[in-house]
Amino acid sequence: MENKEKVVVRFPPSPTGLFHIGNARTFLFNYLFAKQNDGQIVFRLEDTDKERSKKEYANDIIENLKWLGIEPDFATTVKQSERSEIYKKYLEKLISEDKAYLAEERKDENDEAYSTSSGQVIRFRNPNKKIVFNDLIRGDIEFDTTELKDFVIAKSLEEPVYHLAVVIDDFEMGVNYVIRGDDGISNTPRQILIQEAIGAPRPIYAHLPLILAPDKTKLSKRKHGEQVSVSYYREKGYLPEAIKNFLAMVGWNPGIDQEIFSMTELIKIFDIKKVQKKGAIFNVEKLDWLNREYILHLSDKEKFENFNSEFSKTKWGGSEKTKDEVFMQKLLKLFLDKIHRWGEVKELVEMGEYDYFFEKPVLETNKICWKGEGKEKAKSITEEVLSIMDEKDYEKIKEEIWKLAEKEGKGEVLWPLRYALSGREKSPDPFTLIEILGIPEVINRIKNAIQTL
RNA sequence: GGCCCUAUCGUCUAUCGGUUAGGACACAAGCUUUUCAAGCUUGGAAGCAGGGUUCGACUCCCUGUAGGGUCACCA
Repeated sequence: MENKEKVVVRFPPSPTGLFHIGNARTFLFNYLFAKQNDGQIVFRLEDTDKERSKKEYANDIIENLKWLGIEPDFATTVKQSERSEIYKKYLEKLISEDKAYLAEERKDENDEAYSTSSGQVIRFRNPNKKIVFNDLIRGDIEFDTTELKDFVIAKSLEEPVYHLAVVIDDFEMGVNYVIRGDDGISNTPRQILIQEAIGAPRPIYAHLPLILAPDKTKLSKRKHGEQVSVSYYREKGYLPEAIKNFLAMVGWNPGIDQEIFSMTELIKIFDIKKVQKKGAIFNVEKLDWLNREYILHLSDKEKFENFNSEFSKTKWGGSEKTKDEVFMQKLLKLFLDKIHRWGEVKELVEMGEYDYFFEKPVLETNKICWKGEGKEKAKSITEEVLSIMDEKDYEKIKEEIWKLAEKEGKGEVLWPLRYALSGREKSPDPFTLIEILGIPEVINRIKNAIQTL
């Protein structure tokens, strides 16, 4: 084989909003592609829009990139706002070669939106030709650039517009693979025109299908709210590994039945040519399922740490009982049966789902009875259950209660017991409750139920 | 509307001309120590339409239809 050129990809977010989940996927694909080719990933902040670019957004992007554990080569970080000298050089050259020219404002005077702008702009002298470029994912794409007219490439020598800056930067940074969202397809011909004008080689393009909302339109902050940003998923308690795994599988799949992949596996198996052509709907249910799988695969220590940190944020967070590690371990087990993401710990606790572990439940007489009736029966059975509690051994108690349940009917025994302990129509099973509450407290609560009856 | 892209279960997808069209999520039913959750088992669920090409099309071509993207002195 001839010596292959080193792969250089780029991640050029514009810091005009929180790190977008679709952007994260675009970057993930760039990352996988670069890693598997031992390439470089340059990072560039496209902040030429002074009005909308904010430092906090740049920080959000960088922070979440780190959180996700997929990082570009931050050492190469470039900010377009600091490169106006470079763009100016190109602009002057283009003008001197008559490939661009100064023009008076806007041509469509009737467009009021622009009537307030002042001064001159720099327009590109469009050679008006057909451009055909090859896309790794879609094959050849053809455009007639005539309709582009003499488009604006800069507001002034100091203020280049996106297309110009991108082409110059990609060229100067040696980018040879441009992997971006397919909303960039229609930008490609004008960028190619600029490349040709400044004598830059054409990179290889790959346009990724967009991630769509359930309404089948492009995920956007305006339309779909905060769930378009990475930080939202971070706050909801999703694991970065699960998010990456999920994102990798929307719009791409390796053609085998496996669903769960480590980053190492993904880097090995990812194939940009197998990327789907059509947009894919962001399927939160699948993300939830995947995230649960990842939570369950955490080590016991990690689970416990995560759980404790989540639980400390709840209303029972500071309470005395949370200092009891054995108790917390048991509680964790309960939550692990239920949750798909760590954020649910707080959500469930705040909804009062587990209040009965921290305070005595308030009982309603008729609810103690199985199917809501049979007070006398419920009372006698519950008294019998109470006597079983004299046994000191948990296993023995369980066995005896079960014997009673077989004799009297499961619902007749188990329901009142469970309700007496939790005061809820829905809760974990009574044996689990006994184990977590502890026998002395269980005796208290059963007595309380008998009194209520 | 112009230009561009796309089209297999509800969703993500496998199939690179010959398959009972496969898997996963979701859903439904049943089971498991009452309820909830989880788990297990089983099940329902798809080739946009019409023309070609071919012995044979989900697969290739054309047209239509539908959906999406893009049309800035924003990136």
